[in-house]
Amino acid sequence: MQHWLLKTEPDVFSYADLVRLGSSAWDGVRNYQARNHLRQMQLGDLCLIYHSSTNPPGVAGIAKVVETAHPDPSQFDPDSPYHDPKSTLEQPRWVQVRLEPVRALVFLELSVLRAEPELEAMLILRKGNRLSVTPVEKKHFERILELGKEQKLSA
DNA sequence: GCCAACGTTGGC
DNA sequence: GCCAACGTTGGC
Repeated sequence: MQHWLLKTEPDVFSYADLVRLGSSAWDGVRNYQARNHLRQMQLGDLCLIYHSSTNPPGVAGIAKVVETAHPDPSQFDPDSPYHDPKSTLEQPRWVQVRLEPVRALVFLELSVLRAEPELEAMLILRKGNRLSVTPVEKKHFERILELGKEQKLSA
C-alpha cells in the first residue's frame, strides 16, 4: 500500500465536503506528473487531504482510494473550468480516482509540520513545490497520524 | 530542441 | 495583493 498527499482549496472542496458526501471523485487534476501519481494509486491507498490557499493551510484528514484511475469526465465538458479541448473520448488525457473519508485529524497547520524535524524531507514542505498529488513516505504518513491524534488540552 | 514569455500556484 | 517558483506554450 502506498500513501499520498492531495491538495485542495477548501473554498472549492474541503475535507468536510468529502465527509458530507460520503464519497467523491477527485477530479480536475491537470498536471502530467500529478496525473501519473493518480494512475499509480491502488484500492485502499491512504491519502492526506491538505488544504491550500487558505489561512492557515494544513492537513485536515485522511481519505482512502475506493476506485482507481479512470477518465475524468470534466475534461470533455465545455462548460467545466477543467475542460480540455485537446482531450478526446478515444484518447483521454486526464484521470480521476474516487475517495472516501477515513477520519478527520486535529487540523495540522503547515507551520506545525514545518516545525517537525522528522518531516523535514517531506515533498510538500519543500520550497517551490506545487504538485497537487505527491507520494508520502510511510514514516511521514505515520508521524502525521500521530500528530493529528493528539487532543488539545484545553478547549 | 532551446528558451523567453506567459500563466498558475500558493505561502505570506 | 505580492511575488517566487514552477509548468506550459510557441516562435525560431
